[in-house]
Amino acid sequence: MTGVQSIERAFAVLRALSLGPEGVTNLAKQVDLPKSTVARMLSALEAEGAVVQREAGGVYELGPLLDDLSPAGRAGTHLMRMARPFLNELVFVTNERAGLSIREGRDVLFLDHVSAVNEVEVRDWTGLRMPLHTIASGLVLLAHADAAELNGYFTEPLEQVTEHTVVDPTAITERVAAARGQGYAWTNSESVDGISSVAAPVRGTTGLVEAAIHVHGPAYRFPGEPGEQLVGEAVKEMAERLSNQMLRLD
Amino acid sequence: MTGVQSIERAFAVLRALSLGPEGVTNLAKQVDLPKSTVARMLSALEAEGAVVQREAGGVYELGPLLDDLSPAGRAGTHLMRMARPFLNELVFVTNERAGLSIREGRDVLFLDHVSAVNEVEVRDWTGLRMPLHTIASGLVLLAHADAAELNGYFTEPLEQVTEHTVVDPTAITERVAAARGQGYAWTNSESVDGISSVAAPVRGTTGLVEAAIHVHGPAYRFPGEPGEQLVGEAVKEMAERLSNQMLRLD
DNA sequence: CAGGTAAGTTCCACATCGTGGAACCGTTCT
DNA sequence: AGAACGGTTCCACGATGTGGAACTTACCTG
Repeated sequence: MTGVQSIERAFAVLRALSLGPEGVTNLAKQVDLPKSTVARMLSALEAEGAVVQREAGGVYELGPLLDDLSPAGRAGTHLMRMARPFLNELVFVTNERAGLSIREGRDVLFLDHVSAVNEVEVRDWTGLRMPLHTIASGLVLLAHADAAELNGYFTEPLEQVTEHTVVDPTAITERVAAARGQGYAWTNSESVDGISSVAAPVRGTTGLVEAAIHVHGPAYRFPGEPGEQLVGEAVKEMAERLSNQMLRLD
Repeated sequence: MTGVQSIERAFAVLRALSLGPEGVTNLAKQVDLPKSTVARMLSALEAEGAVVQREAGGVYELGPLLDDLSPAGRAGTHLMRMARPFLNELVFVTNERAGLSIREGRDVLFLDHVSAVNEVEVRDWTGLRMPLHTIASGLVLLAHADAAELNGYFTEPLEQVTEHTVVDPTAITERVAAARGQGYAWTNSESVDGISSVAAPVRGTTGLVEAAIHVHGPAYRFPGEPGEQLVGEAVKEMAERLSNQMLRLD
């Protein structure tokens, strides 16, 4: 099927604007279209809220609709604010690092990351993407996909990120089922060598799972003495408390 | 000027998908268009990266391009990760809260917010928007807009958020000029009663100002004994160190 | 296992919608 | 005052998008 010319042109304009605010004439040069065509694209995009004109007769920039549509942008304005106190509490309780993530296609996208203050040089996971099957957060997000989706996930090659990464569909299906059952999942060195992680699902305002919170730390000391079950249950409980607050807000 | 039908329809589909993943038939019902029309929109949006199909023949969801285009999404994947250690350090040095923000049209959008651990009930600014003229971050972002843009900002009514909000264009222009000169700006109770804030501009990989970092705290104790200049210079220096790292990455 | 149902995909005759050159308007500069 | 530049608007024209219908695939039921 061929494309849709106006959609291609509109997104060319949006991509040009992602480099910084620009006027009609400069945008026309960048996307190699007549000024009247670019003006019409901008007018239509402005009506949608995808661009805004900084002042009448002036430059255009990307608009708020894109934050509303962007999974990372949307989570950033609401879910992150709700989640932050729970992540802080998990850091306090476990003395490890905690984070929030969402699913993006075949990846986990880490939106927020909390460490103890003074860990200034920590490697922050904010903005990282990892394949779903390689990290606890991904397993709990897959646990709440339907069977066709899970099967669909296996139709493309699964990346072997470390030597410990599980890439056998049958084994992953079992782990996903276990995650569904107990409400949390663990991984160890499957995405980052030497790091273990536990995650639990967060329901959004619609009641559907739309994020995960996790705690991770060096495998040599985490989870340590409390054991996987006690720590897993603590993360699960925190995720449920966060989910309840999300549901109460609508 | 009339709109562009295909752009209107494409964004109708994107808005429908922002409620959750959906198939062609359901989307057709939601946007009240024939299945073939919706299929063509989806195919074009998929080619752009604005949507992805979870598996062949299955449901569609919003795609990674939207995070790439979204100002909040883009900052969330790169700038936030770079900024976090600097915010942590500012919290440590000032014993107040620190944050990162970007400009969105006439507003400041707060993307990240760091407090000391254990302040579990803190009111987090992540996701908040405030008009540019009411908060230090906004003044430093306006300080790096050109004169036409600043004049354009004044063509629309300026919101009186608190009784202390400065809404006189001449006075704002002076403050913006001062911010440009000294490299930081202060506000006190202009956006939130009883809160003072100091901000400095952050340059992105292109060398242009694209964000601000700030520290804020209760006005009765912040900035306290070090004084506005010493604290302002500290924030400015942190912003410059962050800017240097951003520039080095490209 | 055959038949029915539903969802996604593809085709193509048709006409509606998007195109882009040109003119216009306002602002800035010399 | 005139030139230059950028944004806006108009409209004759034809290229592109439309949507009904048919097709394909997968799943469910008796």
